[in-house]
Amino acid sequence: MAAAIDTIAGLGYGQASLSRIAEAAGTSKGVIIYHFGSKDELVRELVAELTAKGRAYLGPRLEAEPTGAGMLRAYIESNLGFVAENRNHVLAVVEIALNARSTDGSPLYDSSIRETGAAALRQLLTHFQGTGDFRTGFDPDVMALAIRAALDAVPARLARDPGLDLGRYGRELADLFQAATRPGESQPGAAPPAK
Amino acid sequence: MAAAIDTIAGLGYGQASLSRIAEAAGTSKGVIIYHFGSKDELVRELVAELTAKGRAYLGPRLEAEPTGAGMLRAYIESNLGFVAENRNHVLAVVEIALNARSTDGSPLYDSSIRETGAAALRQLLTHFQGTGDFRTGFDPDVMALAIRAALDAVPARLARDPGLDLGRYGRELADLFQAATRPGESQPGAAPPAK
Amino acid sequence: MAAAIDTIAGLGYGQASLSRIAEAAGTSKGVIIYHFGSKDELVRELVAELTAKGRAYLGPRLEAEPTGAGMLRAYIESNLGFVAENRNHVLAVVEIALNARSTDGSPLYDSSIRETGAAALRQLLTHFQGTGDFRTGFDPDVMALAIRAALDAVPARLARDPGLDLGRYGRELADLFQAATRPGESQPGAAPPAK
Amino acid sequence: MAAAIDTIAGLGYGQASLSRIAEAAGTSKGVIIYHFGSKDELVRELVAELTAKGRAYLGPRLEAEPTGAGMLRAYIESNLGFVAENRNHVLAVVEIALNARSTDGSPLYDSSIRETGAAALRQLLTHFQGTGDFRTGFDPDVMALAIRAALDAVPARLARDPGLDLGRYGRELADLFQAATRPGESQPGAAPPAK
DNA sequence: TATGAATGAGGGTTCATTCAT
DNA sequence: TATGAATGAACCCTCATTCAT
Repeated sequence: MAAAIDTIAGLGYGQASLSRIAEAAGTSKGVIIYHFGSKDELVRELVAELTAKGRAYLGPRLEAEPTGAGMLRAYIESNLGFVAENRNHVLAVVEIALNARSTDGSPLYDSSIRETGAAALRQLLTHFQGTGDFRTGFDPDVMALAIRAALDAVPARLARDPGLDLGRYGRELADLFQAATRPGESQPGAAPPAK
Repeated sequence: MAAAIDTIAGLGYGQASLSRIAEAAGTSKGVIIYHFGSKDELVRELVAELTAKGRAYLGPRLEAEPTGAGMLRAYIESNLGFVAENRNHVLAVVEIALNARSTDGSPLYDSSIRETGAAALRQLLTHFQGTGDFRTGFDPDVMALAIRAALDAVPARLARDPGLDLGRYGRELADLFQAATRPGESQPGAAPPAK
Repeated sequence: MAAAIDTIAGLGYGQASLSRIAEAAGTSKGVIIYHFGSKDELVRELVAELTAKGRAYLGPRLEAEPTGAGMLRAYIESNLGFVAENRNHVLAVVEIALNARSTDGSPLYDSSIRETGAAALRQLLTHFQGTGDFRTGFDPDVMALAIRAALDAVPARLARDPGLDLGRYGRELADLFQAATRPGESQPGAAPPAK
Repeated sequence: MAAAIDTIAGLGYGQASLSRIAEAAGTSKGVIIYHFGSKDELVRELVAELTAKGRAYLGPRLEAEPTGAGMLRAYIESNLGFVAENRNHVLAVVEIALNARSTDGSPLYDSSIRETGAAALRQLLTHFQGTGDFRTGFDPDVMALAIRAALDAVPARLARDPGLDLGRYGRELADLFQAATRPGESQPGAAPPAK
């Protein structure tokens, strides 16, 4: 339901009650429950739809890149391109990932969503460390988390500042992490610059 | 109230009702309202206390660093050191910053907290770009956001994986961003490496 | 909701909580909020319904009276007739008018209800002063207030003494104010009786 | 406590909680309970003090009047004079009389206060009907209630319109009821004017 | 004598869900 | 298939009162 996406994105997960979503959709709560069975199920479908779209969007763009640097740039810029094309949906899912909890307080989606995203990226990083495209001095786990964190922070930033130039932003981020992964230097941790 | 910190950190802001906090504190809702006036006020004090502690912790550690690389490393490692010493409190405030909303859906703390943190960092980055300690090719705004995002993602990660070695993590992150800011190279965006 | 009328009339506005009203109606607070949106809205509808009924009741009875004395008698007796037919509802609205306050303590209905009632009566009195049906020595404002006060006191009196004969009461009041408005005498204020 | 009077008069009985009264008095709830035992007791003393003052004020002024017309005028003008001198206190007691209820919903003061006031007036009216100062056609009970209603409506009116000229108002009311009680006319109810 | 802390009942309202239609 | 009515738990907050100090 598009109304649910806009409501969650606009008001936050906590404020997105069924009545508000129903109001935005122009129907009543009953209809939503009837179609989805429960609010949780609505949310689940909403998340599933976005992750499917995301995979379909990212997959081809990454497979086409033979080099580490190219893959990294493609990963970052594709992520932001996807955000640009699905602003509210992404924002809604980020809201959900951060806030949705089961009755006992344990997160509902956070670990699963974030982990699968980070795991795939970690594998790619490790792979290109092996080919020599990336320096081997960094922990792919930490690097993957830093990249994902930078990308995941964008929707919120975008909500605060709708005029943000995502294209430029993506290029900047790609430059940043390219510099951080570029090989052929003394490892900063092993031998900090003389200074 | 320590009970409020633990409850918000453990169950999330949305699930941290006054009754649950009171239960954790071994008292009743009335007592909390009596002492703080309202739930919002309790939350406000909780946030204010942490930001005050944070400033007191970070300030001296940063002022002692004359070089850009030193400052950056100190910033990252001090942040994580602070997180290590105040796990639940930090986690609670992150929960609050992400989830607390006013009745009309607008964020309550997010922009203010995050902005002041990012703004200070941005200034430092700009300063050391001027001294030549950092390369000038990066946008300090983007770099600051990437650093803060990597740091802000840590409490959640820590909640999922309590055994995380924050010391090593901090060194890795510092290496990462040191490499990303190190001067004396062709700007990657302007002239991408010859592949 | 008839239960609300009876509860407010019986227990007073201050004691008429949603739970008590719900109990009297045989349902729960939720149902009332569901139907009316808020307690204030319930009260507002309750007041609006009575004022509409009152206007419909009084209007025709007053327009039919060509003389001042006739109008005055009709006004008083119709008011009491209306009270007789809508005891609890009138009592409830009187309770509301006297007691309902907004959060800052300012009356919610008192001025509006009472003023519109008194204003219409004042106009009628002034009109018949012009025709010579009433003596011109009295201030229509004071007279209107005295008449309304006598009428508004009836519901409370009726609650204390349910057997009150409203027909006789109305005739007595009409006599009283007819004597007070009758023309053709020395104005008592201008020339007090020789004592 | 003067603070209680001002608070009840200003905010209404329903909004006059102990905390608000204590705040107005510059102390804490505990002090009030300590001195008065309970809120009800505070209210009771407040009412008792005013009725005592009222009796002391009215008594001498009435006893001095040998004629019916004089007594009536003195009664009305003295009442309003008392109101003028004790605005807030009278307003507070009116608030209390209308709103204070015991837990089962029955009025706490209304009947007692109002009845004793009306009863004394009724006796006076009856007395001067016997002496021929007043016409015998009116029911002293109804007349007493009408007079008291007109007087009791004044504090509320005064709260709405603080600039009200109570002196003129009293003279108008006295004229009104003097005309309504003046002897030597055909009884209006028995033989309505030909017209 | 005075007071801040604590209490527990009750206030109005929101919510996801169930049910009869 | 669709929907408005109804439900009951939980929400935050206010209140008069009790208690230890």
